[in-house]
Amino acid sequence: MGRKPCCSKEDSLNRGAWTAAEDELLASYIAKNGEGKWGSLPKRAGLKRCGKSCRLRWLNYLRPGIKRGNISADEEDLILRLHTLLGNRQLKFVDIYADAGRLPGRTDNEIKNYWNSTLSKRLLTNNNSSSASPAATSSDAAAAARRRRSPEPNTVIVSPRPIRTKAIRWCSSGNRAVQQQQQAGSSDHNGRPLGEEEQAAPPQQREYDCDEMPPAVCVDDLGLDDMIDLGLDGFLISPWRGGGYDYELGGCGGEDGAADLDALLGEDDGEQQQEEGDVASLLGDDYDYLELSPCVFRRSSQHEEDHIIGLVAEELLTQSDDHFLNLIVQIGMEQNGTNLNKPH
DNA sequence: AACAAACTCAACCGCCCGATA
DNA sequence: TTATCGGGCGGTTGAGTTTGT
Repeated sequence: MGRKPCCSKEDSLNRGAWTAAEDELLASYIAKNGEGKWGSLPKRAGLKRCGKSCRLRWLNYLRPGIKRGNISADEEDLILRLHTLLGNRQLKFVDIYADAGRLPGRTDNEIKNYWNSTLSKRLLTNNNSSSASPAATSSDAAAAARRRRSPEPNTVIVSPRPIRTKAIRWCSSGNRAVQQQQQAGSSDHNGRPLGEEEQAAPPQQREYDCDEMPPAVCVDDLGLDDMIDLGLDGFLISPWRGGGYDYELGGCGGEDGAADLDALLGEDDGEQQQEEGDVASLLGDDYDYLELSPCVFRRSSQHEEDHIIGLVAEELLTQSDDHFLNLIVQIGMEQNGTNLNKPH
């Protein structure tokens, strides 16, 4: 038994850089027959290449719509936001954002290379010293310019790994949610406090270190019964203070924890059952986004999870808070038939 | 101009996961 | 339930290029 040896081990196969003739062969074959069946594709296309190599060449270089050239400041900003929000799983979301026109034509490999070669080093530098690197590039300058526009220009606002966040409770009582947000010191993309009490004293704003657990309402304050009582079947919205001004969101709760997922997707496979317990046990011991979301969606397929998080992240990254919160309300109303009071 | 160091990025590799028989 | 297979992810390599001295 054991694994079938990778075709890359075969000596008869070409290695290294692709020639124009090979590119032409591959592109014309896929144009006629479509993608897929990579294992047998080289033989059918007349290529002396490993199937994996063909796939990589197509996806990262030959595929229509590939965008080449320097990463723009906006693209870099989005990469940083995604990585902070999603960790290394960001690469999976590149396609989502490419489809959505946020990172048009950028491949996962390109993003990965850019992250490994440029951004990760810069973040390390930033974390070791708040001053700009002497070898700063134009992108560095752009990032620095963006930081200067932030409310706290001397603070490192981007972390190489996700920052623990404080979860707040958004329930059918809008005022309650706003109060808790303010207690938690939340703000929107521009550093504004959320909610209708904007005229009130703004919450204290601060940045959190990677290993610091911010004080706030934690998800383990909530039991499942609470979650069921929440109009939106227990969505938790956490103000996010790393990686710029993002938010994070997870969903759980209901009598059947997976019901939220089914409702969101408009599907119900009737198989998913969530055991009784408090929210903390559902979400795990920590409340990092990376731990939160897999727990919340652990019973769904990766595709479903990607779909949901993609939808949410889309709003987080591009829309106003009003728009985002309205989206959540809309989801709840449309899918669950709940009648929520908007927080503002 | 020459060399070395640093950087970029296409490509490779090993492992993992889901589907299927 | 288990083995097999296809496909994909994340880490790494190394050739080519750029930058610094």
